[in-house]
Order: sequence, then structure tokens, then C-alpha cells
Amino acid sequence: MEPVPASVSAAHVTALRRFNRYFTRRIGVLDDHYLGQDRPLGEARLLYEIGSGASLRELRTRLGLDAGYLSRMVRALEGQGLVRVTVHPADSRLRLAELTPAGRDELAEQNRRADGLAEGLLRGLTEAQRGRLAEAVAVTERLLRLAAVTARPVGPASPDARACLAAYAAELDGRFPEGYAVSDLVPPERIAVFLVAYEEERAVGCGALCASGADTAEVRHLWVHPRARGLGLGRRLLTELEHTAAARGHRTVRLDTHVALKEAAALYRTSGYTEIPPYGDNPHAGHWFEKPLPD
Amino acid sequence: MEPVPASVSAAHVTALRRFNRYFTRRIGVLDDHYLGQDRPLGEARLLYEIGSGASLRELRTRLGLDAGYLSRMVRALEGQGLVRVTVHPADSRLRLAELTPAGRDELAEQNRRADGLAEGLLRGLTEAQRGRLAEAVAVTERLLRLAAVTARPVGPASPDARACLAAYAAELDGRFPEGYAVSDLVPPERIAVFLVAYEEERAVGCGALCASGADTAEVRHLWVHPRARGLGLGRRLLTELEHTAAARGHRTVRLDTHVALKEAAALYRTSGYTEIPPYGDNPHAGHWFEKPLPD
DNA sequence: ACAGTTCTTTGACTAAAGTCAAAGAGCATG
DNA sequence: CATGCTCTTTGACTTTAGTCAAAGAACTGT
Repeated sequence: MEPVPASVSAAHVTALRRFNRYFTRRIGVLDDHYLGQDRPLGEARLLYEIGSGASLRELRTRLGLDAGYLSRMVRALEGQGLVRVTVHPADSRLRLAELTPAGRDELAEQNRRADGLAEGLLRGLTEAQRGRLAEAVAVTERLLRLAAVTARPVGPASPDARACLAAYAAELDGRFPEGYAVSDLVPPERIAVFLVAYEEERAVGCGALCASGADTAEVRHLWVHPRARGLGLGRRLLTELEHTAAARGHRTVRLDTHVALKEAAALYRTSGYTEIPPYGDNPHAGHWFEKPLPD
Repeated sequence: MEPVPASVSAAHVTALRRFNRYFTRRIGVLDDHYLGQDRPLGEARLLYEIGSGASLRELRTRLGLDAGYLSRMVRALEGQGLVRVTVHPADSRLRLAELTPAGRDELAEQNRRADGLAEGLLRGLTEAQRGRLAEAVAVTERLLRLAAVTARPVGPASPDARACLAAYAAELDGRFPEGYAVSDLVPPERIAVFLVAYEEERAVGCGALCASGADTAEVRHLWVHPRARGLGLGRRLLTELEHTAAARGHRTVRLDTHVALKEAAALYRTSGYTEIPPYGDNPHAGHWFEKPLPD
């Protein structure tokens, strides 16, 4: 299900590894060791992750910790008066951890130290160089995030699919003048393939493929979570859906979009789609596109 | 001795910290934990740092380890047949560690695993995206390295100054058709300020300032170690020398360069220098430049 | 209502990482 | 050639980090 040429050039691998080594040695270590000062690294990280409150369950998966280990660390922080633990109101198996005022102070201090470190580093550069660094760092982060996203087909009625579709419908409802109801979604039984994109175990995007005659497949409900926008994930999902369609024997993909969704139309045009006359009965559609699939 | 505007914009600090957090969490950990497999992280790192041989003393400072801790780890690796320790031929307090063939195999295996990891990551990107990532990563690394370099005035006869000047003379001797002898260097007593640039405790560049009349200072022996080229360090040293000259009351800086050193001339031109008629008695000079200092 | 699951806590460990101080061997230098 | 310094080793610790299993409380679906 990878959308991508087979072999990775050695130069690219080398560049990434070289950077990785340099960065972890120079910055990673520095930052993480200094910011906690006399606090063990695990506790410092935990404090940060708790931030404005989180369940132990969440913390466990986010930090990848053993349940027992986490339990003890939280208790230690509680003992130092930095964290307060309460029972989840709806599910009393769960515990919620949140920072006390003292904990927030401590975290703020951590942040100040980390800021100071970053500032000290940037001080060695001219303003123009700082700008270039910020830019390069942003590009790197975006691409690494994109690279880490995996798209998998899931059942169209599975919890992840439902969650994505619900968020999709809610967003469209806010953006379409005429509104958008959950009942406007394609019913699960008409969906042939439902792709969900995951970033670190979280669903951050989706797209559905419906059969629409023997030759033609239709892409519906292509959506990217706001937190994952700007990565190029929409294009990637679209490409993967096209590959899937081709693999299922279709020769053409079509799709429609609302006039309010300018970015979507731009994505389709730059992905090789051309506008065609209206088809189907989607009451929200304002533009219709089609793309032939390579054999 | 910082060449740079005072305040660092919060946006730049945020960008860097954000990236730092993301990167250490996602890649740093991943890579470093997996590549050693069933070997403790400390040992894996040590193996890597030993590489093609290093003294324990070097390893201790490079990795920032306690002497006792290091001693034991090296012994453990020796016990596993991965490392051989010998006495330094010139100073028998020192121990030299080098990899045995088995150690080299192990390191190669580590490298293969790390390559595989990087490759797996890159596989999620298109070829164009990989190219952009490699580029962004290279820019980031260069700028971070530059930011970490500090320039300090040292005595012109100090060991670091001598080492830089020796390397400088050797390099010029190779590049000038007429050769270059150590006796062609400006004698220490004529040097007013000698700046050495340090990257992680290693001298990687230098530049000298000589008084040349009350109004005018002269820049001599501006040099950057091959390992630190391409960072923009030459320009930075030049700028710092100019600031120093201004602080010492000079109003003009001048310098000369050999016709063979095209890059140098380009640096001077783009740093605000204009070519002037010959001055002085440097037999190697082929171009002469001057720049007025702002008050 | 009960069987199976989920979430957390506790006990009992192990391994890795790191610290501190003492001591011995070798250098460098006056 | 004695004194002070450097480098390494060793002993004796402590702290972090992490694992595994058992058990209890609370939820879920049937």
C-alpha cells in the first residue's frame, strides 16, 4: 500500500542518518538533560506530557511506558506535590492526572530553561540565518511527519472510520452555507475501500473508494485532520486510493467537490484531474473531476 | 564577542524547540534504541565512537563519561572480543582502543540496521520529497553547526593558534605555485588579536588582526579547517575581526589575498570590501581589499 | 447477572547508568 | 630527582529505568 518508487537512494539515507547522529548528539541530549535539571528524565517527560491533564492510559501509550512503572512515577510526582490524580468521572477505572499550581510552575521553569537553550544557540546566527534555520527545520519536520504516516484500509463501519467521517461531516457542516448532515455521507455498504491514515496510532485522515460501474471508481470523503494539514497527506491519500482503484481493475477515477473547497479543487487539478460535466446525485457537489488511471 | 543582533525572535525559538521535541521523540529514540539491539545503549555508542581507534581520554571527553564507567565499559567490550586495548606508544599513561575484526562486523551490522531504519522512513516519501528532506536536513545541520561554533581571542603563540597557523601554512604551500613557508607567517609579536574558532572544543578556524597605522587594521591568516568549510564560518570570523577592529578604534580594515584563492576574494567582495591598489610587502598577495568600518 | 476485558496498583526483581574516592603508574618540569 | 599533574583502574555505592506477574476494582456485552 506504499505509493512510492521502490529503491531509496543511498545519498538520501546517508543524509538523514548523518543528520540524525549529529542532532541527537548535539541538541537532543543537551536539551533533555538540562531542562529537567535535578529531576530524572522520565519524570520530566511525564510532567510535560501531563501538561493540562491526561489519563494515565493516554500517558502510557503516548510515552510507551509499562503500566506499573508509570503508576509509580505518577505517585512520586504526586508525593512531590506537582501532580494531582483523580478518578475519571465517567469511567472509574481510569485515573486522570493534572498538574497542581506547583507542577505548572515547575513546567514553566523547564520551558524557560529550554527556551534559553534554544535562544543561546540561535544567538550565534545572524537574523537571516535564523530565518533559514526555522524554515529548514519546519520542512524537515513536515516531511518526517508525512513519512511516518501510514494508510491502511479499515472496515467502513469501524470506530476509526466512524470517527473520521463524523469529524469530516462536522467540518463540512461548518463550511457549507447549506450545512451538511451525517445522513449525507455515503452509507458503509456502498463503500468498497475505506482508507484511514494513522500518525502515531491516531487516525488523521481518510478517503473512501466506491465502485461506480465496472470501469470507473469514485473517490469520496477525502479528509485530513486539521492537526495533519500542510504535510501533503491529502495528495498521498488520493494517490493511494488511485493505486487501489487501479489494482481493483478500474480504468478511471472520478470525484466531485463543493464550490467552497478551493484547496480541494486545486489538489485535484495538480494531481492530474480534469473537470468534467456533472454526474451522480450529490447535492453538495459543485465541481466534477476525472482522471484516467495508467494501466 | 558575538557578531550578532541582540534579541532572538520568539518565533525562531519556538520553531527550533518544536522541532527538537518532535525529532528526539520520533527519531532519536527509535534509532538509538534499535540499532544496538541486545547491546546496552552506552556500549553501542562507545563501539561507534571507537570506530577506527581512539584513546580512552578522547572517548571520555567526546562522550562525556566518568573515567571509571568508561574503563569498565571498554573492559566489557574487550571481554566480548569486540575491542582491543593497547598502550599508547608515546605516553604510556594513555590507552588506545581499537575494534577487532569482530567489533568491526558488529559495527557494520549496527550501520546496516540504522540504514534500514532510515530507508524504511524514506520509503514513505516520493523521490521529490526525499530530495527536499535531504536538502532541508543538510541546511539545518550546517546552521546548527555554525551556531555552535564560538570564536575566542587567544594568544598568537598559544598551542591552538600555532596548530591553526601550521595547517594554514601547509595548505597554502600546497595551493600556491610558489609554495608557502612557515617563515612567511606574520610573527606573533606583530599580531594584535588572534581569533580562534572552536567547534566542540576543537580549533576549526582562525584569523589575525594586525595594527597597520592608527586608522587602519589589517586582517591576516583568515583560515577555516576543511572539516568546517561550507558553514559560513569564514564570513563569521571576518565579521568578528571587523567588530574587534572597530572596538579598538580603527576606522578601516584592509587585507590582501593570493590570486589562487578565488573563494577568498569572493567572500571579501560580498562582505563589502572593494579592491584597492597594492600595499605592504606580502610577496604572495595578488589582490588588495579595503572596507570602511561603521562608527 | 456473569464472563471476559480493561485499567491500575503492588510486589519483587534485574539491568543499565552513573558517581565518588582512593590509589597506582607515568609524565613533565623546575 | 622530587613534586605535582594526568590518566586509568578498582571498589563500593546510588539512582534510573524497566520488566513481569498477580490481583482487585470497574466496565461491557450478552
